[in-house]
Amino acid sequence: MEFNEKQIEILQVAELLFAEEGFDGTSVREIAKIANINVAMISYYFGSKEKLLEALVLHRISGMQLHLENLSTEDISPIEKIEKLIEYYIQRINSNRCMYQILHFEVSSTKREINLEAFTKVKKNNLKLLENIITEGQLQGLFQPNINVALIPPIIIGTITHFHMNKHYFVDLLHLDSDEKYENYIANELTKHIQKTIKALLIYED
Amino acid sequence: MEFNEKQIEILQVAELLFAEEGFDGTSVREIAKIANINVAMISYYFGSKEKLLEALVLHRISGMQLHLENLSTEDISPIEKIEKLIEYYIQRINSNRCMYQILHFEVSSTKREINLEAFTKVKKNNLKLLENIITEGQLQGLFQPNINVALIPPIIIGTITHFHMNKHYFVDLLHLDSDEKYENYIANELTKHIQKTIKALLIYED
Amino acid sequence: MEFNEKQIEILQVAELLFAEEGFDGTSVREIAKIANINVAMISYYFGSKEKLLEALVLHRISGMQLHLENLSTEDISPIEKIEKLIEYYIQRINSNRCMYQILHFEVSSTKREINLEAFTKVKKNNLKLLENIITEGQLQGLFQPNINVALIPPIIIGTITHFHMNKHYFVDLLHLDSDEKYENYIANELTKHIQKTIKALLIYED
Amino acid sequence: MEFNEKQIEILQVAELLFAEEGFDGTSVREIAKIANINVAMISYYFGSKEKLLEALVLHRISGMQLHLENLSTEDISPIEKIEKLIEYYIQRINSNRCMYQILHFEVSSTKREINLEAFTKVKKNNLKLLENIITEGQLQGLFQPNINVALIPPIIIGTITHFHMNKHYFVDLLHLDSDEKYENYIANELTKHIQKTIKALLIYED
DNA sequence: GATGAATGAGTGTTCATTCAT
DNA sequence: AATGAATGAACACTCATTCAT
Repeated sequence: MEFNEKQIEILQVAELLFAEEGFDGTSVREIAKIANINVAMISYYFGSKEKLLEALVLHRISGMQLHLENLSTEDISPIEKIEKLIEYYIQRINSNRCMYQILHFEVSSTKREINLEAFTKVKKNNLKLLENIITEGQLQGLFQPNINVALIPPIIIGTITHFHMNKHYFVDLLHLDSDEKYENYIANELTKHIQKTIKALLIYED
Repeated sequence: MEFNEKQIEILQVAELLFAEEGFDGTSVREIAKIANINVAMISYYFGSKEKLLEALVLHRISGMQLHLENLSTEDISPIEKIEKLIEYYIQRINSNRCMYQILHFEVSSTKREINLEAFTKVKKNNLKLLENIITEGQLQGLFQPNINVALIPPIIIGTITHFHMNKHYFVDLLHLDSDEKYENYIANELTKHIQKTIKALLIYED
Repeated sequence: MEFNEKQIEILQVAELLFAEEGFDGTSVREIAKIANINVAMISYYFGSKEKLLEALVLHRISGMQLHLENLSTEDISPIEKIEKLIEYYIQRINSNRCMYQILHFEVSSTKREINLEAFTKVKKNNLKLLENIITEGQLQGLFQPNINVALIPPIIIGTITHFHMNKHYFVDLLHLDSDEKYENYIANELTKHIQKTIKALLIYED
Repeated sequence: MEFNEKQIEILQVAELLFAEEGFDGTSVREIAKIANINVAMISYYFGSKEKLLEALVLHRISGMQLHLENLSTEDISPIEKIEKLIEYYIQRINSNRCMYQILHFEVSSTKREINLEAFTKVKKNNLKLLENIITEGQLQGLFQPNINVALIPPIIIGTITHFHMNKHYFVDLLHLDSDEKYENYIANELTKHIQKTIKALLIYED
């Protein structure tokens, strides 16, 4: 699926608006106005508002696969690999914040039925990657044996997502009174916190 | 704020629908139809659709405070207290699933400005509770000293929320092919997983 | 099915416009404007434009049944009965001109599927009436025996309808340069012409 | 007016669609799709959708003139001439069914003003033909003197047209449960019925 | 106190047509 | 000569809300 310049412009505007105001809370006229195109353009290019959402999801999900195939073969310890993986994870969520917001709400909604096969595939691939590293660590006796690997991504993604969703609260609580401070907090404290949490979980003897 | 029978009926229907289809995705006619009342009633009782949402949030948040004042004084170890706290946390999130769904979206949306002071207060109270227990554990030398307490609720809430939002994915991945299995998984595996994670974080020496 | 004053007003306007400009050629805004009501009224009262058409057809067809039950028992000759029947027929078509125009188009259109059972029933009833009179005439030896009764209404209705549809042409051809003359021509010459034609057909020995 | 291959293709598709779904019920995109041409072609070739209709009407009407000049001079009785004329008439209507459908509705509509001079001329020519035959019959003492000739074509055309427009009804009533039976019924029973009717009218003494 | 009737504003979509190429 | 891209206007319809009763 290839999009021309204008289509990509529409997709970008739509992504932002869908994330900020929800799918139902965004009108095609709003999108058209901001993207500086004719309203009819949206139906013309994507068929319908709903299909625009589908196209958007498909378009963006494809870029969300972690490209860490070489991580497995790198000559670093499994712990360092986990740290690196989490860092990548957080960066990816961070830079796909809008899409995550959209996926969370429009997708958990009972109203629309979006094909999330691609997203599921991405998630399963990423899970496999994580499994490999943990298995490696377990074989080296670094990690505990009884780890529920499937429940580790929820910790990472859930924590980050929850932080973003309650930005106002955390900005207030942690005095992150500028966008820079907020971003830095995520890149440093929050990332370290999650890394530490996952490491603890892997190493900690029950 | 006291509501009569019909108002509570409306609030219940609205909560379910707002959670399932979003605020903008739900029409007052839909609410009225399911609640078996006249459309005009919503404006009449609550002023507007938006004010209905506010009333709903206010109404429900008051009940979301963890009532664990006596936990602090109970004669059990801080570790057991943490375990209990997490269990309560998860139960509360679980039984307020719809409200969480609504809050998450409305809180992060730029469209509506809902007064979330009450929600913030609840969160801060709950955080204080957690802090007390952790401090107790640290004084007893059970927990590590350098714990970022503010980032612990995000792990708990974020993980649970992420699990719910991606129900389809986890049902598939973990073969939770009945509502009972799904609920049981949350009450057992997921709860234990989160408890173990937090405990590891608190105890694990960096 | 009972309609209030405004609904009837809408139906009247819709009938005229649907007849003059076709269903697809008429916009609900046009109807609303002429009926002096809000556009939303049409959806509110009838559900949709299409359902307005259905309501209109149902509403009007019920009044199109020939009420000539007593004709059969009247003490006049079958020939006079036929003449009377045709007169009634023509009057009915005449005063339901718009509905006939609409029905003809919608019936032959492949686009909409309107329930025309009621219309079929009316037509079959009227046919039965005609059959009775003709049988009576045949028993009295006045009419020929081999009459294809089913093909008599097409002559009556078809001729009238064709005349109306080509009004411009006949106005020019027959110099009917006023509405009065046109109506009079139908009530007199055309009616007599059709009566004479049908009588000829019934009496004429092949 | 000469049309190239593609234009004729467009005209053919347009004729079918205009007949089936009406002018307003047919979109240029639909025509373009079926005719396998670009949407812009219609405006390009014909100027506009409306002008396409005009072109279509003009194009087809020219072929609807009855070519029976030699009928007048043939050495057969006026009665046989009438029979032949009616047969030709019916055949022409039959093979121009779509155009008749279009003319009936789009032309009686107050929306569009199509130049029907050509059609009027054709009708007047055909009427003249009929007049000549009837005059011949009257001179031979075969036909009654007081015949309203102008009202004879309406009987023929009206009856056929009415039959076509109510195809569903007659198929049901006369058990014409295949296209073949339907066509045969028109070519035989209906044609004979109309011939008999007109003959009766001409011969029958009032 | 409660509601059926009604409405103006706004929704997503389709329309015939235009225009640069 | 022919067309893909693009558009403003119009489409039917739904929305939350108001108001007379």
